[in-house]
Amino acid sequence: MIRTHTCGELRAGDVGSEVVVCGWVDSVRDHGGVLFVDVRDHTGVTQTVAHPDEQPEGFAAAEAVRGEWVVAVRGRVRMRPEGTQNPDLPTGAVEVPIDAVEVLSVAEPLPIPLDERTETDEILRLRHRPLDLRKERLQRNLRTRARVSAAVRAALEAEGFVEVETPTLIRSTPEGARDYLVPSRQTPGSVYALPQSPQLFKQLLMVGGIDRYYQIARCWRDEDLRADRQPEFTQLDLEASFAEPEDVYAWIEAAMRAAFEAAGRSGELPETIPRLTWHDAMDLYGSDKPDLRAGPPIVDLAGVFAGTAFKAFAATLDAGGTVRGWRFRGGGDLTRNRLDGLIERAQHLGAKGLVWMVVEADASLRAPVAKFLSDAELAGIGAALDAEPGDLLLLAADTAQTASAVLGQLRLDLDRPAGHAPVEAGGAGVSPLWVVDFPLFEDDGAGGLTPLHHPFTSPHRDDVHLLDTDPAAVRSHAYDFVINGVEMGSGSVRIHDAAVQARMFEILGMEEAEVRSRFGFLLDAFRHGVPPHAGFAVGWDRLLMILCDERSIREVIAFPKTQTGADPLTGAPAAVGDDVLADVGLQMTPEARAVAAAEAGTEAGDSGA
RNA sequence: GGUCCUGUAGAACAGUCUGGAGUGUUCGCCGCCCUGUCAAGGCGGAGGUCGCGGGUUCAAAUCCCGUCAGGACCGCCA
Repeated sequence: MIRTHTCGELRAGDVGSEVVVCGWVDSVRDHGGVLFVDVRDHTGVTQTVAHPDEQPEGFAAAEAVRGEWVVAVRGRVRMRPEGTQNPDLPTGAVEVPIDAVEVLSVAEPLPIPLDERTETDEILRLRHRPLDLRKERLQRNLRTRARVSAAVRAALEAEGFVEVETPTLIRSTPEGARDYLVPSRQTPGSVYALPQSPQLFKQLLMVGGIDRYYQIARCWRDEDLRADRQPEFTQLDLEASFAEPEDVYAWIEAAMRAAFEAAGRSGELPETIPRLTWHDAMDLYGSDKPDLRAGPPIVDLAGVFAGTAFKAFAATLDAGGTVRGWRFRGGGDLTRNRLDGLIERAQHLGAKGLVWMVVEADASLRAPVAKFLSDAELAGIGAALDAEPGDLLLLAADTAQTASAVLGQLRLDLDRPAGHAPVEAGGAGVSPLWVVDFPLFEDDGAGGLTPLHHPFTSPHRDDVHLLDTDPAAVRSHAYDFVINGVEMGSGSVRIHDAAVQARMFEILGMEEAEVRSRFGFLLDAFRHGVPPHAGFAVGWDRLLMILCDERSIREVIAFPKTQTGADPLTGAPAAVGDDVLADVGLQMTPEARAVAAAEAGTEAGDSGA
């Protein structure tokens, strides 16, 4: 053992002990006659000190060390002199006189600062990720992540869930997102795909009698990235036989509580997690992942404007549309410029227009359109939106869907709390909910239907009869868990009835040959005794992002990628030689070759590196 | 595929709107001084292809066009 103690553990009780502490030189404070070297590791900082007359050898050696050198310091722990103890440091009562210091490794000046006050450009942080990882923020996040994973594993094991690994070189099933492809050397011309999720395999595990499966699984989707989307990401995936939605809700809620507790945020989830139907979520918040923290729900005002003389509203209502409104508490002091900006924003979002009203001190409504509205209508608006003086009211007349979508987005623009910090830390806390009863299908934009979730999602038991008459109206047994407007995970009851599954494929317009080719192995397995089963998958990076109060999942991933899917640390993705390609039966097109050459030229000439 | 923001010394920025010598601030780095600091302090110093290319101009970090990189968002993400 090179060290006897970590840098964060020495206390007054250790005085007199001969110790060796190891770590990085956090700071050197040279007073000429007395020299302090703070040694840091992931547990904290210990002050070591040398006087030229008391520790002549240690002083001489310590004078040479610089920031971020890796050192081992040996000495006998002593109390700091009266009046020089540092109550802000856990180790601040003691210090280690430098009897000897061994330089384990020197360090050049760092390309990025490690102090927590400077917000370094993210490309530099990623390029120098090993250094960035030394900082407390990522140390804290990654350790939280490990604790949360362990706690959730324990919680699921306690419920009888069994961790099973599934393959990551799989058959491409061209549904949903684009697959990442891995060419095969042994079968040139054929490719594996990296799984977008373990979906099919976990269903096969149910056929295999595993009964309750879970896995913290890596998934890959070749789509454009966002703050909460990486090309490779992690899911807590689970599936259970003989289970209903209520069972899944209970397991996931238990896992979430375990996760919050492990992150030091127990008690922040409400006793009862609210549930909203998908339909209500779309009406009330214009979103299937509402952030319940951002102001009140949207209110339908069709009743207020029945028979209105205001032509713009009347025309919309006559055409089968509606008028909806949202109240922004205290928004009445927005400048005219801001208000005009809101109208522009609404139009950009697809609204024909936007009506704003400011609630005056006497509760009257000040608005450009007020003169077109009756007193009863104005009073009705104020009552329906629970308006108070100083509020801003926003009204949109459109189809129900568009009106809610536009007001829902403005609601987020204007009133969504930033971040996910606990209430006691001054944040807006967390507000989870279940969104249930998603539609089974959505319009594919070409006159057909496409699964909203995936083609193995069970129709709602009350809507099966609609499959033949009105499939677009069929609800599913699919459900999402949402926290703070972030889709935290989704799941469903799966189809285990061969006839229903066949009908699904039929409605989706999939030929039998195509079905057999893509999913034959699953359907075959289902022919030999498949239990009813249901499952769920939690976006693990997103959950950790919220638990760690981060704005991007990159802050809870050790080695994340940029928005273009690149890793600035290793330079991935990178070209490979023609011989390597030939090995797997591939050849670069002239176009690809030109791009690769341009890239190489850019790297050499552009000082961006 | 699209919209928007950003790019100036090792780092964080100001300077760009309204063109006039690479001007400046903080941190870091190097040297000297300093015996109780803990974001130590004082003095001095080094360090720049203003992302890259082109254009306008007597003159471009600054204006225009293109491009690259990073970020936010829309599309996309069963």
